[in-house]
Amino acid sequence: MAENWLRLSGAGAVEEGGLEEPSGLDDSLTSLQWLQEFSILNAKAPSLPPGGTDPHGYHQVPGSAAPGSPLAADPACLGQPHTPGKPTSSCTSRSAPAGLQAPPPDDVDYATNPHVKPPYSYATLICMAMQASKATKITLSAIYKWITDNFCYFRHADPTWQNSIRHNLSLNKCFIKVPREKDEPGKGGFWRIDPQYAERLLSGAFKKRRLPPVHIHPAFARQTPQEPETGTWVTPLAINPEAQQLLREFEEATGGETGWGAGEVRAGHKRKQPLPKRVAKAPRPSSTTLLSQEEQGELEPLKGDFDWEAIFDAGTLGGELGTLEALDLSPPLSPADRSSVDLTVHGHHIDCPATWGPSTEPATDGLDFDETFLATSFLQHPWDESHGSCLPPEPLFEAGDATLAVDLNEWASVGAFL
DNA sequence: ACGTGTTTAGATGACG
DNA sequence: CGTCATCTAAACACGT
Repeated sequence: MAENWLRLSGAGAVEEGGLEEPSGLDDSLTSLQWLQEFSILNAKAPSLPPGGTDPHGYHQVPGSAAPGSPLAADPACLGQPHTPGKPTSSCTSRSAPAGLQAPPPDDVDYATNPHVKPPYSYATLICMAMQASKATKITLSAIYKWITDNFCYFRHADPTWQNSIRHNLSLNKCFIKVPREKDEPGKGGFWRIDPQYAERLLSGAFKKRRLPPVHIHPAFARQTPQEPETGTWVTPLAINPEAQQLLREFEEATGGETGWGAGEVRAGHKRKQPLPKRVAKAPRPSSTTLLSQEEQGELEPLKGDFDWEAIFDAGTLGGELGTLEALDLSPPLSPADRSSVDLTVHGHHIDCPATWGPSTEPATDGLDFDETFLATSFLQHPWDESHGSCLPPEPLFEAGDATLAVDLNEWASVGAFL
């Protein structure tokens, strides 16, 4: 099985990586494809067509027009508007009785399918973006970028989701704002994950989150998620149960806006006296041009560098936050330092992001990294194909750089929480 | 003006 | 049914 995943996750992202990813692992580690293909609720029998992935691990529809032609399969791209994030969409995600929800598509390619709302909470998405970021901290715009790049749904969605992202960042204790240096130009600060909460997660302090429903956009619901015969977008999905389980666990661990602690704060403070609904404002156009060079860099492919495990080091797992705390309190490492922080997990070399702290131990104990790694594998840059599909607003990365792949390690570690 | 960040509030669904 | 988790909406302050 594991092999499957590995294979599944494929070599993707890493290819150009140049990073130190170890061969075997890297390949398997960065496949967002995995994510894309991941169908939470129903994983049919694993049927990832062998041809499903290109040699690089990217989604590739076998013999088809490229994953890049998702337009064909993307009504949104065809002019069929859809406003995810709007009440309607929200209905799709929450209002629809579970039992009535359209069955989750077997093969949903979130990177190219604009109709299916990713089954991840915003907090999770943020985490993903953070992990995907090569840097240890990430800007809001980079988060937006990553999300839109990796989830077609949000590219077409009403920009209000960005408000939700901000809301999550502010409210969710697990996200820490890192002020921008004085000499650092740009708006806003940076965000990172608070290891403290990670630690709590590790200790199981938080409740598990309910299983995320698969959100299907109404428009899409009417149509079948199945890809057109043209086979334009990919398919396959079907990830084996274990993989799903891992992803699910990750979700649980990452929880949602309150999941990581905010809940403690918010509990009971809601529903006060009703206020007159404010007049709805016309949503502002989202700024998709959000990234500055600096930010783009942040989102650099995750290729193998970040490892939560490292962050939440073994010791942390035990409840000690040693390194984490240090991390939290200490200034970010210089790039140089950063580069010097390396980890090796299961024989695979991993870079440890600076701000995450210099964990030096291969935190493997207690966790099944192989699995977790695999679990994270789905975070691969969707876009390869993206360029065709729902297509990203604009290429922020160069072709070679386009891989917004998330390092499996990152995800792995996330999954490891649980 | 716009992006960012914070905060408040309401709604909905799942769970115990 | 109460609580919790999550999402959505919006007001507002502040910085660029």
